[in-house]
Parts: sequence; structure tokens; C-alpha cells
Amino acid sequence: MPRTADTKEQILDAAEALFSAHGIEGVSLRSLTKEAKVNLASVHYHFGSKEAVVKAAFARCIRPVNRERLALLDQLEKEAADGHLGVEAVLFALFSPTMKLARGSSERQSFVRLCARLYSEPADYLEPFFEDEFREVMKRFEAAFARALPGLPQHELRSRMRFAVGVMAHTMLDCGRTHNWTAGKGDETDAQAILASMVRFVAGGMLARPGRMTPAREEAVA
Amino acid sequence: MPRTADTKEQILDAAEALFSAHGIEGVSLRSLTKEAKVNLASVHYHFGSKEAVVKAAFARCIRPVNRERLALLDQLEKEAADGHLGVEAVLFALFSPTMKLARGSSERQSFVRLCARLYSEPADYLEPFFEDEFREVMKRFEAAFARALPGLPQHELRSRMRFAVGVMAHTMLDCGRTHNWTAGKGDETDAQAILASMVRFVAGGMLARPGRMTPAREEAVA
DNA sequence: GTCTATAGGGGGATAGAC
DNA sequence: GTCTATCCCCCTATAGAC
Repeated sequence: MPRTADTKEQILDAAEALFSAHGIEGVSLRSLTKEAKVNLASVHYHFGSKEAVVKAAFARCIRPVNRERLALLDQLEKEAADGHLGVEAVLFALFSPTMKLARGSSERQSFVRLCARLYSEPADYLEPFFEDEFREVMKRFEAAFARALPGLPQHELRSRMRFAVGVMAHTMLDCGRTHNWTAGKGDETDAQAILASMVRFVAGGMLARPGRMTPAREEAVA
Repeated sequence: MPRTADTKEQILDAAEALFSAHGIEGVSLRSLTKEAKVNLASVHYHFGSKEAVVKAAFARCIRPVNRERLALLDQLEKEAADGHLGVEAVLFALFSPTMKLARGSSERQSFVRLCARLYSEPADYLEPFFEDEFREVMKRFEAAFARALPGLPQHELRSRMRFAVGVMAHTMLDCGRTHNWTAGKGDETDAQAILASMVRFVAGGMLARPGRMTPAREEAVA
């Protein structure tokens, strides 16, 4: 065994890799402990339950990302203390920390998919946990977007933030399906190009003039 | 029993409701047949396996939607045979058929979440199935967007289409979490407002000038 | 802290009567 | 076509030796 990592971290490493590949319900503690090369019972000794492993794995994945998001936003707001706050800059602060994960070691690449998957996973116990982990980020970025997009009604702003999250989550999922992103040759240039495209696209959506569709279109859905 | 539906359809009705609520792995054939008020063995008689039930439920849900998408696009291309094809109109053809589902009977509302969930479900056997079901729609809409957005490089166009799908999929998932969309009072006005917001947002992204981020931002991710 | 062994419950699938 | 009964698998969790 080349690593000196302790049992707890070996379990979390395996949890990240397997949960992202097969979903929570698709991973048994047996497959998990086999992958981690630890005993089945040790997972209960260290975590107490499968549910606790899921939360711990997710927390270890997302906390540094959200910390970096807030740090980037701090820096951004300090630079622009007096004047204009750019939408693209705010989006960059929101997106780039996750994108960075997609370029790390192959063990870390699966993190990205894990985060995106967990958001759509219907486990009831995850929803309040998610809310806790993201509350600060959501609050701070809502304020930043409100400043970058003056005049946009709050309800519309919140909808657009959800759309932005949708773009990111979906892109994270798609990054795991390599055949979709084969324009670049590898991870290094790709991640940067995808991030740039994402920021441009979402900025375009954020900046769109809010308003109604043409009447003809509205009738068609009524 | 008020309905005269046969066993097969009762199973599919229950499958839609339960899969969308709990995910594929979260639903056992036992819970499925209990909800459907049919015998456990009947699911194997009619479908052969759980996997076949999943595919059948998904096909029954998505085929009419994709048919309507293509019909709307047909009509749109006929109207605009000579001149300009509007991005918002194409987006409307792509999005509105799913949005309509979200306003039907409560049994049908869960369809929407089902479709969104299945896209992120990591079941290997679903990916080729998905590809088959959406090939025609993707081909036709890629051509339509190419026409509506002349000059946009094909690779960028494909990225943006994935972003658009991400917005829709994420919105479908969120529609099930009612507390997120409580601005309107019910489903009727909400669905229309959400659809309008979505179309405006994605159109803004589609129409964004493709290009690079500012050099400072690019360095930060390198 | 780490292991073996096992409890106790569900899971998908199937055989065969009706 | 529909049912009951059952096979055999895998699951999480725990007890208790080391």
C-alpha cells in the first residue's frame, strides 16, 4: 500500500469515485469498502451510517469550492468597491472553482460529477444539508448579481440564478461523458474553453432585457 | 376501481409517479406493483424486467413531447421559409412541449421531473436509449439554430445547445420543489411565466457574441 | 481500531397452479 | 393473464473476538 492515508480518508476517496460514477443508491457499502481496501465494519465505526458517509463525502468536496467562490467574490468586490461590478466577473467567481476541480487528478475529476448528481438525487435527507452548505454562497452572489444587474426585478434575478446553476450542473454532468467535449484534445485546454463559453452564454442570459414573449407565442401555450 | 385501464398502463402510471419521486434505484418492483394495485409477477409477464419498465415509462413520456417539438418546428420553418428564423421562436418550440406537461393533471406533473432525472441517472443501459429517442430532435434543432444564428461556429453552437438543455433540465427538476417557484399562485400562470423567462434567458445566451474572456480572468484559471 | 460472522430485511426474477 | 410461493441474491447494521 503506497499511501499512508488513514482509513477514514480512504473511505471518502472511494465514496467520491463510486458515488459519482453510480449514484448513491447504486453504491453499496460492500463495493465501497472493497474499493477503499478497508473492512466493511470500519465504515460504521468511523461514520455510523451510509447516510453520514454521503454527507461527509459531499462536504469534503464542496466546502473548499464554496470557500474559493467567496474568496474570489471578496476580491472582486474590493477591486470594484467604487464602481461597476461586471456580470462576467461575478460568473467567473461562481463557476471557475468547480471547473478547476475538473482538471485535477483523475481521482478528483469525479468530484465534479458527484456534486452535480447530488443536486438531482432525490434523497430527502440531502435537501436541508444542501441548503445549509450553499446558503452563504447564494446570499452573497444574489447580492453581487443584484449590483451587477441594476433594475432587474428580484424575482427575475432569482429565476436567472437558477438558470445559471442549471447550466453549470448540466455541464458538470456532461463533462463526464467525454465524447461530448472532444473538440479540445485534453482536460487542460478544454476546461478553460468550456468555462469561457459558459460565462459568455450565461452573461448573455443574465443581461437579456426582461420582458414578455410575442403575443402569438403566449397564446400557443395557453 | 373507477378506471378501466389495463394492467400494463396501471404499471406505467405508477412507474412515472414513483420513479420521478424516488429515482430508478429508489423504487422496487414491490413498491411499484403495490402502487399500481397489480400483482408483482405481472410486471415480468408484461415487460420482462425492471429495465424494460423504465424504458417503456420513459418512452411513453417523451415521445409525444418530441413529436410536438418537431411539429412546432415544422410549422415555424414553413412560416419563415423565405426569411429570418427567430431564436426565441426556435427555443419556444424546444421548451414549450415540456412545460405543457408541467401544467397537466397531478399524475402528469411528475413526468417532467422524471425526464429531467433520467438524464442525470447513471444507468448505463439508458444512454443509448436516450440517444435514439433524441437523435431526430437534436439534428433538426441544431439545423434550426444554425439558421437562426448565422456565423456562430458549429462547436460553439453545440456547446450552447447543451447549455440550453441544462437550463431546461434543471428548471424541470426545480419545478418539483414548489417552494422555489412561489411567485405565482398556481401552475397555470407560473408555467407560462417560467417558460417566458427561460426563453428570454437562453435567447440572450445564444445570441451572445462568442469570444474570449478578459486576459486577467484567463490567467486565474490557468 | 480492526476484524469475522451473522442477524434481519429487501431486492429481482421465476415456477407452476389456476 | 393472473396469482402464490419461493429461490437466491445483496443489502445495512451490529455483536463480539482480537
